[in-house]
Amino acid sequence: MLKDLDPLLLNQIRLGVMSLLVSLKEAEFNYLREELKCTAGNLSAQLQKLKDAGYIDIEKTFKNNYPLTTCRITKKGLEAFRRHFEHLKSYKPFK
Amino acid sequence: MLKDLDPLLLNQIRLGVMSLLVSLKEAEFNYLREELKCTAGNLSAQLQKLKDAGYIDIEKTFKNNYPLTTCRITKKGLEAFRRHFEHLKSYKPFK
DNA sequence: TAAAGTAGTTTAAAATATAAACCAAATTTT
DNA sequence: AAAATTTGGTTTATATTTTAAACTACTTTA
Repeated sequence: MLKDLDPLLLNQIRLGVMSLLVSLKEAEFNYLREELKCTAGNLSAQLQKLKDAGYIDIEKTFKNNYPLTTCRITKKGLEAFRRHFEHLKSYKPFK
Repeated sequence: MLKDLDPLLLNQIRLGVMSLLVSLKEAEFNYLREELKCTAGNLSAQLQKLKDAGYIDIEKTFKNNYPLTTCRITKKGLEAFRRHFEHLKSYKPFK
């Protein structure tokens, strides 16, 4: 029960990224950075972890000559996110 | 919004302790340890953090000659827990 | 009374998170 | 057209957190 929570989703920034990507399907690096009010370095590190876990895809392109990093949630990531919340829902205050 | 999540409740063991104490109002150390399937050392450390934050009270007595540690949630802890979940609920999958 | 068990705490190492320093290229200022 | 500044990130070094293992203190059993 309690140990079924996804360790990757017990971090504020990673949880925030996943949450936003669930609704948005796609988000740019600086949008996430601003929305989550975190440093670029921290965001960069956490995105890498989500990518390593196969929870998100990261696409690197250019926009107006500047590098642009775009993130999307994967099927695996979506499932992990839903599972995580199913477990959270089993807590008393939700019943 | 996202940054309103309580850092203390983003740890699995602390979240588990709080969750159990919300329903039980009182729990012994070894009950928590077994329920949460964690080592005693880890539990001891996390309980201390919850106590330092004023989220739980820890009472130390003796039972059958052995030390007995009993935990209860505080008003402050209950409020923090509820607040944390209110914020979680605002995530899309809950809507 | 020696060995094993109970109930935890302390510690030290491993994992994680974070800010600060850095990089490459683009743009703006002087 | 240099020099300085900005953009969009990544890398790294430090600080924090987590965790298992070692330890304390006492009790029970053999």
